[in-house]
Amino acid sequence: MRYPASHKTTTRERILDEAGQLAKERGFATTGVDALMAAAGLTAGAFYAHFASKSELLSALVERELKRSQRMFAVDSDAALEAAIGAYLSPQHVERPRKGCPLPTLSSEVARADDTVRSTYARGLAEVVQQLAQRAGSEEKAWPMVAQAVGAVTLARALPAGRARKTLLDSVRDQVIAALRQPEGETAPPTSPSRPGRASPRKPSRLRSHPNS
Amino acid sequence: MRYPASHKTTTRERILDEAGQLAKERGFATTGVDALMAAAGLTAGAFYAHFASKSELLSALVERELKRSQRMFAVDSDAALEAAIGAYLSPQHVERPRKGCPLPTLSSEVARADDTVRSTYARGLAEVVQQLAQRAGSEEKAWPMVAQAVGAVTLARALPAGRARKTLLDSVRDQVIAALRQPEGETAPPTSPSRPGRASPRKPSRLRSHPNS
DNA sequence: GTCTATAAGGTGATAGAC
DNA sequence: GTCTATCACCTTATAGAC
Repeated sequence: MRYPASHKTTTRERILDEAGQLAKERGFATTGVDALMAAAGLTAGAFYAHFASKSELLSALVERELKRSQRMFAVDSDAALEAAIGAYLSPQHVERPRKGCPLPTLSSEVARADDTVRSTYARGLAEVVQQLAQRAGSEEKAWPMVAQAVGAVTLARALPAGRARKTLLDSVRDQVIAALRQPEGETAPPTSPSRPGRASPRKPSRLRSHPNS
Repeated sequence: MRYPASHKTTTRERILDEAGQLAKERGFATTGVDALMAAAGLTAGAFYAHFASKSELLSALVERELKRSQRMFAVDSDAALEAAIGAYLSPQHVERPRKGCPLPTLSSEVARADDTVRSTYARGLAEVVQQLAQRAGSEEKAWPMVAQAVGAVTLARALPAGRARKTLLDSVRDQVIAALRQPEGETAPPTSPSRPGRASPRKPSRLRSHPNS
């Protein structure tokens, strides 16, 4: 699935990649077309050869970025899923919005965008949730996991780095992984004891940071 | 705790109230000082008699709004807390950001704001979480609830009104209330069966919409 | 396709009249 | 305290040269 090293991304792909990173870092609405294009090494005038409007860029961005996030959770074992969750709720992901999931950064922008953007978003998010539901057991178990992870990263980014942020990330990670381990129709486990540690030492896999660079 | 009907809010309070509603609806960074002041029936020039900068307004806004949200969860029974959670995760709250909690709307703005705003936010959020921890049992149980609720409203607002939005809100409500009912150090309950209904008929209290206006 | 230049309008912030 | 007028700058989008 990797491009050969010789592959040169087309201009449109390069714009989407660079503008996507900038939009996630600084906000889409607050970042001008000029800055978005400069990130791709181009000028504002060239923008409209690729997109009819700024809103159309947001739509393309949301689609592309959600596919990327979906790919990170397309795993074939529970252990791999737990590792992905750990990476999502890691300090690295919180500190590097550029390379991270679009949901914490762009959802509020999508909420104020036009219908085209919103349905692109709805389709992309539905695929993420349905894929997660395959491992979690049901959509009703998958939605709370997604909401929790997105909410945690959103809050953590607004908090200064420190103890509160760490407690937030750790307790949400424990809770999500515990919910995942629930055998189905049962109940969620140890939400109380877990100070500095992992969810439990049952799966001591390495945590990458969420982004794939 | 209600003001006497005769009470006229001071200008500053009126600005905070009206600007707060507008900022939550349209976004803080994307809404100009002019529009913020017009909402309070004033012009942009008068703004700087009340605040040294737009960023200082955001700080005051965050403080005031978080206190309001905290008050909504300052309840004296589990039933009342469950009702407040139901209101938070209601379609009404999703559809009326103006009157709603600042966390889903302003957190991403705070993440890009200066240190003053961020520590004001940190203090306000800490109080919300600690208050909730008194009923939930521990901070480690309270954080996931807050993250889940904030994430759910954030995602729901970006989704078009429809089935996915409803499934999201319903399953998150069930999950949060189930986690709350956990006797402590135990595990979370029925995440699976609950199609159209409430968390369970144990507490059939009326759901107000989140806002208190 | 990409550039520069330009359109019309919005931005945060300040000065001075009342 | 509030107004109007103004500052320099940034916004989305378009036109025309290359």
